[in-house]
Amino acid sequence: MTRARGLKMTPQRRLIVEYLRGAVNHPTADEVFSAVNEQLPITSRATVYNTLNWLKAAGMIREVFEAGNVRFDPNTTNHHHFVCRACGRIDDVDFDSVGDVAFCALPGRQEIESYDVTLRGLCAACQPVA
Amino acid sequence: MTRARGLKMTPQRRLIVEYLRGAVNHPTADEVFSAVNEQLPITSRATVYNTLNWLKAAGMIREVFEAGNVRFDPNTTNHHHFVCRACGRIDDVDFDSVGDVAFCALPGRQEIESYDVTLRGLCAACQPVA
DNA sequence: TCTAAAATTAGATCTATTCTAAAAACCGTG
DNA sequence: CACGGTTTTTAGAATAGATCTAATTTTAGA
Repeated sequence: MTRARGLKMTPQRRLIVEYLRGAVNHPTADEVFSAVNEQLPITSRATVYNTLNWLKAAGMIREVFEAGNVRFDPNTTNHHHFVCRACGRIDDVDFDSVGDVAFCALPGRQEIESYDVTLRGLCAACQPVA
Repeated sequence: MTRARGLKMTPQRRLIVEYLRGAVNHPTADEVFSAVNEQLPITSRATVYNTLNWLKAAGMIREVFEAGNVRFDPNTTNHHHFVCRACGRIDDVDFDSVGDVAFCALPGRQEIESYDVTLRGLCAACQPVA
């Protein structure tokens, strides 16, 4: 989490970045806002959105969308996701848990730079009791 | 596109379904609204959203999110996506173009029902001229 | 044709996000 | 360590996307 050129470090940004580093789930913008405001009650939504967009543009967080909500993924390592069909929770799936994806040459789109896999199903908590 | 139990067929729904069947891209709700209104100027946004949600719940369309927009995917066959990093366009990628994804047993999440792969890079139109 | 149930409509409402302009903070430099 | 230009923050307004509401209209079966 280094300081980028021309950008200034502020307590607000520091708190947002620290919260994201510690987050194990995938928080929404509003969850980030609430968490940061507990420590620094001044922080406005605009600052949270600005910072999230800045981090996203810098590639330090990912934006994910599941169950109708935009969420942010602070895990910058290459990884995949598991989404529970019932409760909507999103778990990270280690990159190595999924074998390499082999894809044929796609006409006209030579430059495949990255990929990610979304696995869908029922999480442990949502398994039918049977 | 069969009629479901307890649901009535209307001109609005028919037009929306027909538009989606013919759509090669991944339209937003607003694009569906505009297209349908050209033919039936009465159609309200509420009807469009209702119908899209109904189709989504019935598994007849998929919801996708890329480049900050919620879009709908009328392709009900199992397939993947290619997203252009520069212009944001989303192309369907045939299921067979991507090899089977092998994943290890994921502790506590036995029920993996489906998966999809998102490939990212530059589309043909956005290739650097170099 | 009649009728109950369901759908449509316009507009209000709600939620998420961005914009704005003024005040405040950051930090390199003198 | 104060100065000053630039950047950031802030509160609230504005915008956009989606849902809700209550009244009217339509559907489809008898």
